[in-house]
Amino acid sequence: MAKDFPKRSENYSEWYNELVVRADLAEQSAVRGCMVIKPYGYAIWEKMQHQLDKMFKETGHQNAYFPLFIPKSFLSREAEHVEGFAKECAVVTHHRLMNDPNGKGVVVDPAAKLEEELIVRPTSETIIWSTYKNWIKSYRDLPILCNQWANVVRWEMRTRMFLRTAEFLWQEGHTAHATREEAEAETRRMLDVYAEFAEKYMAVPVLKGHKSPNERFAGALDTLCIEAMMQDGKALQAGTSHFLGQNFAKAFEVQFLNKENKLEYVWATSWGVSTRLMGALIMTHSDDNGLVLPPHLAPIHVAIVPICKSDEQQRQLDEHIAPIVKALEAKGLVVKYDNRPEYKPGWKFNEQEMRGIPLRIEIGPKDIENGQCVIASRWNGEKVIVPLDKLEETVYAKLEEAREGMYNKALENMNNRTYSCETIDEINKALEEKGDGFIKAMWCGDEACEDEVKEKTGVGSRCIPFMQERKAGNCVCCGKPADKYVIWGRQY
RNA sequence: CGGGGUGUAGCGCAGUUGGCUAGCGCGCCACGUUCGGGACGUGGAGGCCGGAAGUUCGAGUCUUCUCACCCCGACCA
Repeated sequence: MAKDFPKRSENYSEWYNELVVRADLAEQSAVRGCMVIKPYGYAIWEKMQHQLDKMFKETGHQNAYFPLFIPKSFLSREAEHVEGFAKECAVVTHHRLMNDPNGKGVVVDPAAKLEEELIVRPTSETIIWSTYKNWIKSYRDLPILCNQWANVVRWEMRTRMFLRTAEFLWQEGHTAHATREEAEAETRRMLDVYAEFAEKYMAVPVLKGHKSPNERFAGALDTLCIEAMMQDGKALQAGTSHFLGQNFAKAFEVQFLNKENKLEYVWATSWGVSTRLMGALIMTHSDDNGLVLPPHLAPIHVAIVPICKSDEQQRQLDEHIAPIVKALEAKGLVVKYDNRPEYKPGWKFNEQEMRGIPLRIEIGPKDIENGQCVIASRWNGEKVIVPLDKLEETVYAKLEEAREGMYNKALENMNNRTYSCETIDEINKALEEKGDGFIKAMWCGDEACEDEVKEKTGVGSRCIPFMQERKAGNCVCCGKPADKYVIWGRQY
């Protein structure tokens, strides 16, 4: 058992915060709402980036980079967009500091006021579409399939590490198309990429669907999302893909000549996932002993701990284990041989478990004699004795077992915490008796009903799944005929 | 942004109605004994008590302001 480590059942928030710090993923910085992502946490993010980047390129996208700063006037070009974003932005007003005339440090030089303020990007649609205007003249210039890896700033009121920070890292894809159909297909294609990434690499099951109009991205005609369920039953929006229609093309006057020599506005999409995925990863799999990582995203796959009683034994073990490490590394695995003498094996076990290393191999003098070792799996705590000549294949089998087992466990939690409800009373009853979860209920599509459900139950509409299990019924709120089966829930 | 809470060593905390040299546990450093689930002994280093102003002979302790973090909401990736 991890010492002084909070249990999920006692205080889920405290457990989460403590885990982020103790697993060495991140810590609070000196800047309000901003975190420092530590090397181990960043290594996990890099693995995510690497895989996603590969998938983006496989679907024909290229990386580019656009400015951090956006002229203030750009934000107001698209009416809904400014409504959704303008209130939570950091603004640059000056470009120079000067020595304080009173002798204390530096102050903003009032003479260096910018003619037009610059906004630190909360998202890049506006700066990118102002650029695309120059890139697009003809249907031959389309489609443009760009992605950028970047940081963005949103001045959030309440921050939580990885889940909501004032500055966060993400990728944002911005594509331009000649037809509505092509843009809609792109929107869906990228959502599918996100879903595949979540399920295959993060071992996180997700629901795919539409956001309700109320929950849409500011300026989008349709927002697709993947929603994941955390262990406490709350929903986490893991990725979004927006069909932007011609809104931004019109706002930035981006037109092209089609084959018939007619001027048309360009169709747009944007899609993104952020470091919030780290939060999803943590809250989906981890336990009261710390982080649990799926093998595909673990910076270290296998930790090897030698068990010995003397320096002489240590030397012998080092000799025996060196070729084992080499053999596993030759298979592409990252192996950490932890022979630090200053820590006892039990201490190392706990540290490795806190950091979520998928497999641990224990080898002592007796094991060498018997030609065997112990393999312990992080995700389920299972320990098995394995002959050394079967080690490589067993390691592979155990890693695959972990990926599949973690996914199934998460899926089971999601299923167990999904409740079908017909009325608002039933929603409240389900939440009270079984705790947070996904509420499945029919909705008539009226925004007033959506608001009323939120007000009376605390759960909001999270997702209108593509897979509609029910085609018709009565609205959970007003009782009128309804044709949308909606997932409701509390969200992070 | 509304309500509540917390800031004292790297971490977790104690510090009485204001009083003299600010303590404890863990961790850290040195040496020795240990090592199959967070070992132990001895010695040692480490502090503008979140920041600023004020009250006072005297402030970790009282007052005001400010900053940051945590929790519950509202908002969002």
